[in-house]
Amino acid sequence: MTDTEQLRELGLRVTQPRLAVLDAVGHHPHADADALLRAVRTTLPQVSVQAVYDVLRALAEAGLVRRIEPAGHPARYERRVADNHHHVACRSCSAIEDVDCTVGHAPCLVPSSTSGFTIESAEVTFWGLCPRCSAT
Amino acid sequence: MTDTEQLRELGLRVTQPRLAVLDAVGHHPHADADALLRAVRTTLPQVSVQAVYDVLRALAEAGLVRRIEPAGHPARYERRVADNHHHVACRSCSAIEDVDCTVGHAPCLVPSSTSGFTIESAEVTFWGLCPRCSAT
DNA sequence: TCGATTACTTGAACGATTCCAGACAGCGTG
DNA sequence: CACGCTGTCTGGAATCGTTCAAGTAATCGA
Repeated sequence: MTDTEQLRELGLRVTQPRLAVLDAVGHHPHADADALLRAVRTTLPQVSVQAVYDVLRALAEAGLVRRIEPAGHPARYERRVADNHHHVACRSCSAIEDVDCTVGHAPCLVPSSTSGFTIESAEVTFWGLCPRCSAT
Repeated sequence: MTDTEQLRELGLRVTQPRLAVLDAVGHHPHADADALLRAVRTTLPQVSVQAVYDVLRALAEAGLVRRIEPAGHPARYERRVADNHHHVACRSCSAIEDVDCTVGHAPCLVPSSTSGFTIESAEVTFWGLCPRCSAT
């Protein structure tokens, strides 16, 4: 399904900035808003900062992209895959990579005692050092 | 061990603001900096905003308190317990509660493929609705 | 107690993100 | 294909939580 079709299907209007942002998120997984802005501007030089934020929010609410907010860093975005993957973040250079859930189908995502909460989702972030940073 | 002894043991100077913040974090688990500031000011009315931030950072670096940063919310603090517990956060009122790790001793905290990263720690946040919010 | 070091105070700055008003565009209808 | 409505984009300014800077005050070791 094309990006255009995906947008239409979710009742979102198809605009150049949206297509460009979708494309940029696809080609730069885990990029932040600023990096995406720069990527988008290589093809659409005139897009505004706010356009990118608006689009990212709209896409995130629609479920087309997933927003990750590593503690202490600006938000990152990735194209959502329906699977249950998590992230490793580098404490030094703040690079982010995907990680599959260890034990098959998300057993770690069902807490034992929920204190009465209705759990909707779980978010797992591993912190450490990326190969390059741990070498130094 | 008293708060004073804990601070001394870690080579930190014992000051009124530090003792007051430690006490406040202990009595208000998962409180943010602003709430802690207000709590501290009930006993030390003159402490500055920055003092609280400085103290919290010092305590966090020393390992006396743990800083949690739920996506989209100001940072919260809790007195560290050496155990491996995680958190449930309410999407509606952003209340936070502790959750014990489901499967005994942190099996969910060892990712299968680490992409070459050296993992130091893992952070798990469950998102959902607290009892009160899910009632409405 | 004295001195050096570290912490605190006041005040201002910062970055990421959002809000606001107005101009503009895509989309469904006729 | 033209029309108008609704939603989007632009540019600027404002916001929040947090941090930086310089000076003063407190704490710890000798």
